[in-house]
Amino acid sequence: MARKTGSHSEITGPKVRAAALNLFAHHGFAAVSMRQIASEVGVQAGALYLYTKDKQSLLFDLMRAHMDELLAAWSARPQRATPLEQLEDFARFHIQFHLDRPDAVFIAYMELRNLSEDNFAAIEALRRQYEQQLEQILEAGRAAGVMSVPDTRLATMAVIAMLTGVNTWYREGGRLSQEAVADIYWDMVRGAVGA
Amino acid sequence: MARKTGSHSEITGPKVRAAALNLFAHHGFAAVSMRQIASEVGVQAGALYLYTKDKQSLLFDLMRAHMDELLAAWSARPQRATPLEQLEDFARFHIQFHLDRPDAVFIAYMELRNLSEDNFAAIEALRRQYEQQLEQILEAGRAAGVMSVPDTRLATMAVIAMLTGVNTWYREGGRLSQEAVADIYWDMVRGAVGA
DNA sequence: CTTTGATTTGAACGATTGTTCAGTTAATCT
DNA sequence: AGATTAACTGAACAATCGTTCAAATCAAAG
Repeated sequence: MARKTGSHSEITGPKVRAAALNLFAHHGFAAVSMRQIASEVGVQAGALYLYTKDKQSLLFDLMRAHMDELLAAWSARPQRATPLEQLEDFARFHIQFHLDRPDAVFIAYMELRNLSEDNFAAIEALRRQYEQQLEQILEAGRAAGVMSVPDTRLATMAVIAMLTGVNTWYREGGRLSQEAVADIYWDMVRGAVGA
Repeated sequence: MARKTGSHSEITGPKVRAAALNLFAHHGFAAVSMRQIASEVGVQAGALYLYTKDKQSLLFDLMRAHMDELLAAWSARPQRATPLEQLEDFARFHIQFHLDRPDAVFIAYMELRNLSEDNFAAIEALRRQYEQQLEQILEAGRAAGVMSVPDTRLATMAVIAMLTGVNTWYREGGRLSQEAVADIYWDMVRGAVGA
């Protein structure tokens, strides 16, 4: 090797992903050109192909990294005892995690149709995996009789949609802190599942 | 006039909008070319410009028509007496209206960033108008003491997100009918607002 | 049948797209 | 200092983009 590892490539690589994440989130995958990404990084378009196979892989890698991180972060949490405690944890975790990375969340929800068939299936599987974390909690709560959930699958989708919706309107420095929002949403989630 | 009104232009015009709606919903505005739309209509790309000023107007007109129709349909409903009845109406109306036009809903939510600044402001104003219909119901319910809503604005966003979320998973001919889904969601909405 | 005007074609415009690659630059090694 | 090679440039590729417009086509009116 003629160059130390940890040189430019380990700086430019993350910069490429960061620029792509930002641009994809704000203008959409199809509306962003490789030259725009390169310009944001401070490099010519050709150089991007040292860090990604093609534009599609760039999108897919961003999405998979986000979903992996989501699942890992949830799994790393200490699991509390009762279904109700677990549900509260899930609600607060989901809001905080998603508010902390609005760009990645936006892409993961909006750019699914720009994935190739295989890539779509892979992301969809990860999403399903996350949804099942919540579904298991609701199922346990139903079995224990502490939640009134006539249809576990529907309740899962309803709760996730409600929580993810925070990203569409929350703005840093707004009227409410993340904690205040989480408090109120947790109340609504609890009510929605009849607990 | 050398040709009867109500001829080709009144057939091709709607076909253009229908094709654009379908293609934009499935592949995204930026990913769809005017030539693809024309091909779907059975016409050359140049002919589209007899029916739309440009691609941007095509998108904007679809969105505005959808939002206008949404507001008109809600206003046309007979208004029931109590806030709780009104909330139930809203929930069932929202689900049915949105499930009936999944393509238009998808576009109205996903393609906002592809609108020009002015067009975005116009659509956003219509959306805000719709949200306020729900917000007024919740505010009335809170004032009457029949709902437990610590923050009306948050509850509005939460309920709408939850209800619109149905579109992401509901499939015609699936496990549940629209009515069954509406029943369950109405229960969850009622619980979420503490009623 | 001829005229009229709505409707559409088909080609062309310049700009931009994702991607490739031979060649240049510069940092690190012996 | 000279050799090595990672990192990047800059130009080029064919394809496609939104849009325009003169010319062709068409159906109805006179």
